[in-house]
Amino acid sequence: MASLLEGQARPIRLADIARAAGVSHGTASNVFSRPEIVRAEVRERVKAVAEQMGYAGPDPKGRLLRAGKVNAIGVATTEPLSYFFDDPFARVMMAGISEACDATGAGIALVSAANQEKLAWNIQSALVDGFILFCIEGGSRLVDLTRERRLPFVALELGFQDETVSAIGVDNVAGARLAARHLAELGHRRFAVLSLAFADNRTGFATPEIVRGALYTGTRDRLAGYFEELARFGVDTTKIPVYETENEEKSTRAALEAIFAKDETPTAILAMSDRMALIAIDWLTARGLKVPQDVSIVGFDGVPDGALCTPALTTIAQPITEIGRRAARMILDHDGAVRRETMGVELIVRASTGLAPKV
Amino acid sequence: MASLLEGQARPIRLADIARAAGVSHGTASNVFSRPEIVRAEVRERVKAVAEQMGYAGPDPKGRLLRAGKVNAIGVATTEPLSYFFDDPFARVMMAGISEACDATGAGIALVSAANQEKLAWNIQSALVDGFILFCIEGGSRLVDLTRERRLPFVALELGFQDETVSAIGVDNVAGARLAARHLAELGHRRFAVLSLAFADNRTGFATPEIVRGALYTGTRDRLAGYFEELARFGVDTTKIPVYETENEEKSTRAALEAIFAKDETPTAILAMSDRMALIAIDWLTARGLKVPQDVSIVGFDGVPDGALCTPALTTIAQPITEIGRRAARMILDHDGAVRRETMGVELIVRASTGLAPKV
DNA sequence: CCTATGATTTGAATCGATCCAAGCTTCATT
DNA sequence: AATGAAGCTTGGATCGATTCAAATCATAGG
Repeated sequence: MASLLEGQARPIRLADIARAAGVSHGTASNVFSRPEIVRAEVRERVKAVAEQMGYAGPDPKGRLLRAGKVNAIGVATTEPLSYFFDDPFARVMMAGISEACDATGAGIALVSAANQEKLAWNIQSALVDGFILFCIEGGSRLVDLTRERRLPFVALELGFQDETVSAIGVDNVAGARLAARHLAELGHRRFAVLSLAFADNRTGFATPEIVRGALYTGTRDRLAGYFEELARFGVDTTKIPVYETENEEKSTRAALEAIFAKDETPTAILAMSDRMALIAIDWLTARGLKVPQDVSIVGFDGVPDGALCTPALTTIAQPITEIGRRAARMILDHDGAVRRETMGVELIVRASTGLAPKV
Repeated sequence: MASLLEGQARPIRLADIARAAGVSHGTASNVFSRPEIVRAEVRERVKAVAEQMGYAGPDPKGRLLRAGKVNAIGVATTEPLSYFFDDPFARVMMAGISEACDATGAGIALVSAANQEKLAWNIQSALVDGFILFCIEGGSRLVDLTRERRLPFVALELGFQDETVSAIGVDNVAGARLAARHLAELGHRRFAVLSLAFADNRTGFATPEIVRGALYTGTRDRLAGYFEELARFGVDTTKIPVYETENEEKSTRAALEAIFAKDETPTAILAMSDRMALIAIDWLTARGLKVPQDVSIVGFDGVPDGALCTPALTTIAQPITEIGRRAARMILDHDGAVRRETMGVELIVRASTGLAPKV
């Protein structure tokens, strides 16, 4: 009871215990952090005093300052925190990160914020040894903010021009080519592209200028991959509508509306994310168009949901879990070097693609 | 370049900047934390020096010790970290927690560990202002461990006997009754219960002694609810097989094997979690039994997956997101009081339950 | 009884910031 | 020119621990 009340007033600290037990700070500290070097008798006495005074054990806040290492890695994004638990891609990635962290006993701190200002503050004040950045919308800003902390960090999912930042990505060109070839070989000749953004906060049909000026080279590379391969099949890629969206429901639906409002509608859709592809399947089905009989769709990412929906999604699978694991390892084993890794991707053919409809 | 090299050697701290700029450390601190009270000229000079020396800004480690508050809440479980991203129940809960944290700008630290020893250490050293505990297996141990930290904490999902710990739970008895009544009204008279554990690390058929000695009163209450209601319909509840499982695939399948190995097989299964119910649907279907024509199933929890599977799961829905929000608020607005809240639940009838088969 | 030798313990220094009472400037007012 | 108020700066204290060189204590051997 007494200890409870005192605890309310002001927390007991190690120095209080030391004084009460009649030993020095140093010895009291040793009792908790290296008990084996303290004489048994003293150790028990200090422990007893601590117990009796209701001492909660060495406060990590104090230890931290001295030790320097937090033993946790921060995972940051510009999306709200719930993104980590909602988004299928993020979840698989987090599973990989978790695995690496569990293996070394490191913790995970989720960093995000409702607005930009708070995000900056949260990144500046996050208690972590390094960051993994989910670069979605506003990825470049996130990188800038994080760079200020001068802690190790890895950018994910971003064909980032800047060679000075560590990053793990996938071979976007190769992946896109696989997707395009698959559709072309099924006889498709009329395409549309559901694209990710080429720069922050853009949506709408993309012009060649926009593509050339792309900030996100990942998006640019995927488009380049699509186009290169389709050109080999004699498709006039200048006629293919490319619509930038924000990788969420509303703007993806707007993209589909716009694409299918044109005179010539596509028989095949190349989506730069599974999320968009899944939304597209839904939209098309609701509109009475059959997938894949009327329209084929290929996604990009390889999230588990793609295998479960109807029809199951043909997609370009990234080794998402492995990327997560490696990103975490990069932070945990950080050696000061800038590392840029490119992982391979794989075409997974499922039910959302089929032969092009006979004209 | 120079700044990079020096940064490697030893990080620059505020005192270095102060010295280089010829001001006191107090003023240097103010430049960053309350720039408005520093004369513009001095402020700019200090900022310039900081920039030039490659100062990363006030280190949160130092600030933390002084400020006392971390501005993050810890979410702990005995499961591996990936549990937070895999488990449907946990994910919805985390979404609620995230919402409350986003609203106040607080961060989330995930705490877990591969083994018990590491878990203890991770809880002791987590940099958080309070904990939310996911009390699954080993929940009581988790509570004991956390209590040592003397930080505010809330236990979730645990009909915990101990009235001295804050907790948010649901009305297990009422929920179980709803489930049982629903099945009884459909004409079912032969039941089996897929139960959660009554104490740590138990699986197998539960005897009345085990039930009476239940550590987890949540499990006990659900069973009591089932039995009370079924008794009102004239069912002999002593004959109902109750199999404790660990709420995961393997032991749930073992439970089903055991239950269906008996002479009299059930026409209705009361599952204490959606997870188990979903596994049961899968198991039954694979065995050639039709749900709900041959066997009806009611789950408990109300996770989103239940609505998407085939057949869609009838279940007792908890207000999971709201529980998460409240738990987070309890920590963020902590006032020293012990709070115990019980939330209502709701029967959601979907396709996994139907009329009892004619004998 | 004295002296190594090893085992414990001490106390000051340190980690990196923030806070605050007190002192110093500056400038307007009388 | 003296007075007072307001605005800035200063430097010491503090947050809560860990670390390490030096001091102290035991114990055994000579």
